[in-house]
Amino acid sequence: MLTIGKLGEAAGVKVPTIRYYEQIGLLPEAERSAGNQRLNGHKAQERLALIRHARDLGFTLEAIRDLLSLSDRPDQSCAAADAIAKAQLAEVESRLARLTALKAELERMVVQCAGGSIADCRVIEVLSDHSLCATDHRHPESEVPS
Amino acid sequence: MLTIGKLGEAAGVKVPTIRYYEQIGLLPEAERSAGNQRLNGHKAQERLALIRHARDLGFTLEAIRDLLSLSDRPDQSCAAADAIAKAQLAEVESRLARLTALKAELERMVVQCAGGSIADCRVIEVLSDHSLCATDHRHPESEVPS
DNA sequence: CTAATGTCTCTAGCAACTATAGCTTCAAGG
DNA sequence: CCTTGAAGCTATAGTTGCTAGAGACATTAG
Repeated sequence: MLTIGKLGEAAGVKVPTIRYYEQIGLLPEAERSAGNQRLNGHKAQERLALIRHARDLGFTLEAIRDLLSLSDRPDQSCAAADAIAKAQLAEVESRLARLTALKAELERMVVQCAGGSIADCRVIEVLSDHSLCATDHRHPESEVPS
Repeated sequence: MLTIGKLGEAAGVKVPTIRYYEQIGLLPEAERSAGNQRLNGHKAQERLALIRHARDLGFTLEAIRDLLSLSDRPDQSCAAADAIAKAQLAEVESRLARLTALKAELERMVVQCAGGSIADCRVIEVLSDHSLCATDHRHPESEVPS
């Protein structure tokens, strides 16, 4: 049985984050010691590891909630989990494409900056006028972190 | 003089967002009509276009605030604007690198999923055990949108 | 036994909006 | 002139995924 601190250390997750996960129902309510401190067993540890890993891969907590409820029913079909992962992959691919375009545009902007005064600064100028852009980088889909 | 709706349409920004920008001081307080409705001129329109464009390129509102205050003093050096753009470029590059690793891992996960039952689902298995991963995709730096 | 660290709950804050409620104003049609 | 519907107003609360702080209690090392 691990205290919340040890658990966090083991999984690489901060203590308040664990409490937060418990609060929103991603982790089950932990047992308590005589002094009301959380005590976590193996299962919670594995569950937290999965959460952490999926977060690292950019899954939302909602997607993780689904994945966890799937992993709780090992007899069912894998298709749903597969679909969630594929959706995440598509998400990542589209962000990747978008970021690649942004990078190109930012590079153009930075390279063209001759270092004069603001009045003829390419950075400000390009930002002010999208038609100076080479690529169309306008927010095509929803913005999600990471 | 444009109403807030026309302004938003012109810039591709939703009406509440414009009000939000005004509220946090990114846009100046608009003049008002007799009936208390906002009326915006050219200057606000250009300013909003710059904000929108910079947001599309992933700049934070804080960075945009700096860029705007620079563009308000056209006689000053361009160096600060250049620095902001370069920082943004570095940010984008690092996110790009991370996303590339994530993509590889997700692809591996999805490809290996044979479509059986959850019990032998690669997706769940890999998520449960980071050591099954090929790359080290653990959250290296802060997560920022877009 | 004491001091330091760890844990507890609760509340509030971050970015960058978005949504809702309940009201007023405006523009067009009859 | 009047009505109707869209668009505007303010203010507040919600979103995601945490993080930070206050103030009190628990545990552990010396």
